[in-house]
Amino acid sequence: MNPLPTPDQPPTDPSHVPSLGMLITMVRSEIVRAIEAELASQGLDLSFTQYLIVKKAHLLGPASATELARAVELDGGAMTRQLDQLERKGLLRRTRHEHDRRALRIELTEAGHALWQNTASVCSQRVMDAAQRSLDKTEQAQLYHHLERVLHALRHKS
Amino acid sequence: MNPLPTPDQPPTDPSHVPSLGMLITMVRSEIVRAIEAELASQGLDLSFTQYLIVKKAHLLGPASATELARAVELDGGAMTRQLDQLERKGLLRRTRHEHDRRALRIELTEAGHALWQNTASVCSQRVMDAAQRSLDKTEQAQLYHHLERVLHALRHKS
DNA sequence: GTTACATATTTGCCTTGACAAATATAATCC
DNA sequence: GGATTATATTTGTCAAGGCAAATATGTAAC
Repeated sequence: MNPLPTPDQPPTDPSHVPSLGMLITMVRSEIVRAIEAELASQGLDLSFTQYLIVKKAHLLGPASATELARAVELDGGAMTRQLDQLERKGLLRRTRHEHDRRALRIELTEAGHALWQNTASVCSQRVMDAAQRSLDKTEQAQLYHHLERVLHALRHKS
Repeated sequence: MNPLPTPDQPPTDPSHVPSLGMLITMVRSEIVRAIEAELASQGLDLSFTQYLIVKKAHLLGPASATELARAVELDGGAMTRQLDQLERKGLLRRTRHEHDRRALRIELTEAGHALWQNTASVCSQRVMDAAQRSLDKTEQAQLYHHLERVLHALRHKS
């Protein structure tokens, strides 16, 4: 009767249109891949997790391992091992907290600060700018605020 | 000179306001956590990855391991092992492809289809509805399309 | 002050996923 | 047809992260 292709199907075939969840997964994994590639292209041997830790250590200043772990959403045990590596690379220092000897005081070394400011921050900026280059400022703000609201809804399921 | 607190600081303290990348990471991990919790609350012993595979197997119908792996963005080796588990749980069947004996024909069993339709799809729907409950239809569409554009920009850095 | 409890870090164990090598089968070139 | 190349799956190896136990230190109750 109708020679047109698939006339009674809705225009979106659910088997190939990603769900919102899948879309978010894909965006995140592209961001991770792109930042790691950008870092590597600058000669930096830094995983995405390590990049996050350096970033937060720079932003927070001296902090405990637990604070850093919360800031980058990483398990405490995993943090210990990442700190081992970053310390071996000479990017940060572990000293005991002055008043609470259970805790550490973690701070970037000069090399760590330099790496962040001269190279790593530029890499991430480049990637995130590229990611958002097709959105104008208003749309970027919308995207951000919508994601904030989604996050809030998920965390307060009431 | 100026007694007001931090008058020359911008209103947002970057050390606590998540970046777009971190926001996306947090949203994704909350979605994963929530869906796994929802599945568990229904008595289903299914990881998020396994949930994705069942979903895609339902959507695609009989498919090869490679097609499924692409659909859920999973490595081929990891797919083999997940298929082992799902087969052991009785949710899917592996048979050889009729014309290409390298490839598999993977399809859900009756139990697999039933699990998806009666339980798992409802779980994910509930979570994704909750996630987006504070966005109206227009905003949901905006969020989706903005993410699509971000993904496209990342994949075509040109 | 001692006991009980809470917190910070480290370590061990386990699962997962990426990557590469191995194997089997197809497709192509000559 | 036989050699070469490409593709599908499986398996081995490794690094990463989650969780729980161990250890050290701090805090509160009594």
